[in-house]
Amino acid sequence: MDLDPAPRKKQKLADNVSDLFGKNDFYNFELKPDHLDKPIWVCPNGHVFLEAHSPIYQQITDFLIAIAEPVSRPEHVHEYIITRYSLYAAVSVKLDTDYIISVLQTYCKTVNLPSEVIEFIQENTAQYGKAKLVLKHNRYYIESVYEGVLDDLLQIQSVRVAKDTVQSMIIESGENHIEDVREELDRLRDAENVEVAEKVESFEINPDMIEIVRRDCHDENFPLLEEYDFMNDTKNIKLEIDLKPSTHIRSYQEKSLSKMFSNGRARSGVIVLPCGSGKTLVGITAVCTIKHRAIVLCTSGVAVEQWKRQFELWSTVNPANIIRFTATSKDKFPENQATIVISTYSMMGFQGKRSAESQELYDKLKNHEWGLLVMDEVQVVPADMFRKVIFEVKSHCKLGLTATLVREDERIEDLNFLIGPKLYEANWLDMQSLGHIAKVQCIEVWCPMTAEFFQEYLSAKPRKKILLYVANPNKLMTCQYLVKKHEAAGDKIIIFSDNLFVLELYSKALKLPVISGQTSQDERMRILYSFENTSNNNVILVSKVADNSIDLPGANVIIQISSHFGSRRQEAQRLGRILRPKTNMVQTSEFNASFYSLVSQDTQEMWYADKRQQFLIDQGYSYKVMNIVNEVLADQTLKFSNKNEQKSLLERLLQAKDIDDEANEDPDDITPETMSRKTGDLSRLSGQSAGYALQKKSMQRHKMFRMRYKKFKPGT
DNA sequence: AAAGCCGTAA
DNA sequence: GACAGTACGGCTTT
Repeated sequence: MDLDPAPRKKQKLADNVSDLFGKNDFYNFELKPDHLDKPIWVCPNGHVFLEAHSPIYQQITDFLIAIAEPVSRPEHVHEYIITRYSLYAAVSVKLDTDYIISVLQTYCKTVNLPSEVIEFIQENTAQYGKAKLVLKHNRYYIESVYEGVLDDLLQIQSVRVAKDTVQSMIIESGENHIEDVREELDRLRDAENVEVAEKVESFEINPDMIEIVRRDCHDENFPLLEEYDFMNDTKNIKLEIDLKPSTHIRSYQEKSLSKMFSNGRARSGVIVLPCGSGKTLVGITAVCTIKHRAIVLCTSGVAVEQWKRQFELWSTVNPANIIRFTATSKDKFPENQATIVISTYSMMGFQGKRSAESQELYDKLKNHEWGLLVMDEVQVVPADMFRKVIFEVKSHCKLGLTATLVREDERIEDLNFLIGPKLYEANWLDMQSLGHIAKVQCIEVWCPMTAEFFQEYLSAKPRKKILLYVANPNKLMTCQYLVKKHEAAGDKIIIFSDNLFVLELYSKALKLPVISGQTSQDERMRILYSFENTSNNNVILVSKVADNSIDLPGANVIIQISSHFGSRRQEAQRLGRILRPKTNMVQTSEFNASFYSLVSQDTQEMWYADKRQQFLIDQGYSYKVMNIVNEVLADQTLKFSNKNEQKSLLERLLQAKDIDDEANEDPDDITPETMSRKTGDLSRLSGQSAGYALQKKSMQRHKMFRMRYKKFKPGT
């Protein structure tokens, strides 16, 4: 079904509204006489600035969160932007066009709201909610009570195709015919019942095209509203579940859920809460509210176990009704009872041949109609394979949860039509001052390269450059210096290095336990236990395994040695490891946790560090640059302070370089022998001969070789 | 428990 | 500005 996607419409107002003195100079606005009491600025490009010290800060924040997206929220002035998506979200919580405009008008500093903004709001709130996407008897329908809306929608090519292909599907499938007829009668009766109140028109659409239909409707300014009238859903079996009386919901958790459940129905969307602030409980409360079958999707098996435990901890659900569905645990479905299924994105999106047991469970899941789909770490959903699963599972309502709603590609925006609008986003600094998360100071430590390393760095190939700035001896020494200082203060320290070579180097030099991908599960548990529970193990070295879902409540210091390029998500997630409120946390201005990033000065790492920090800066964090190079260099007791040690380290790195070059063979040298050495046993490739696979592999590499030829071809 | 394969991050 | 490249985890099979 290859359809040309409709040209994507602009999601935001143009930035070049004014050309005078740069595009963001709005000098010519007339201020209200009492503008000092008005907390917001509204700019023609849709950006809104809020003074955080205003007495009505809290109310205005609640309003802005509902109608706009936070761009950056440091201490004093918060920036928001009004987008089409944010306006859809606003209308879906029953804020109408006039109300939005009048609130902005009342609280802005200028006499008039920019006309561009007024028009933008009018244009993008007009059609919202006029068409709905509804799930009935495991089939999807588009319906509307407004005349002519369905005809307008059918102007969209993909909608037309989705409608036409579903009809032919019903005719073709001979099986379940009786079932079809019965359901069709049900459907007609339903439609009649509703028709008494309001005329509903609807048509069924091809379930395989939901994604593309939702996207195109969004882009054509007809976003499809998804609402679940869960209290009146009598067709689906109810789930016996409530929160335990002892379970306490925090105010921000309640607030985020109120966005999902206003007017007695559930709507799909995304809730953003910082690491360690109880996202799981928000998901569980949503399940307890809807009280119908639910699926929870996580990124790892460990997370699946955690969700199961949390359900047992906070809710009254019968543990037998919690079904884990992963490679290692496949629980049995109880007869005729609603269940909570907890699984992974990989399991649901798995393309290969499934084991018999897995296939059986999977088919069951696909045949059920689900009340709620909860997506943990929802920022992964736009990935090619993961996004498929959310429409393969038929659910009335979808809730995405995350702390870090960022990706380095453009696809985070897709969540708007894949799931729904962002319903709530907590402010990290507010949560910090309320004591819900620890108060962390972020520090960037600049480590100059040693002369010898810098010399090599300048002429090294890109890959080797990385190794050189990561293994910079001054960085090693700085790390030891900081460890020493914090260990003396009784702190618990996590050292992160993405680079395994350097991880090993530190581990050997400093005699520290290390957890990386290769570490067995037993060994991990042993190290983590001793870190958490004894005082003779206060420092651990970890690779990127510890970015997610390794729980270390005791840790309060992070030292980051190397990281994955400019990943903002990784930086935030690492900070999240020490965000859990400390037991001895006192309400003072003092920091109770520290996050150090060691950066080799004058290398590419400086640029990556800047990029990585952007997400946390937008949340209001500020990085201090710390210069301790003199103290570090003066300390002769540190490993690698001695020139000979540094020299032999450099030699080891350069040797590694030679090995790399050797492995980098010329294209002409590729023979079946060298290929199979690289790719392992090729005979296992299903349905393909080794010869074909070989050719494909070298074709994949072809582009690279061509570039090298170009580069070295003389005289052209 | 290890190996093979695949998908994800960016 | 895409790309290469490395690390990792999940699912299945042996």
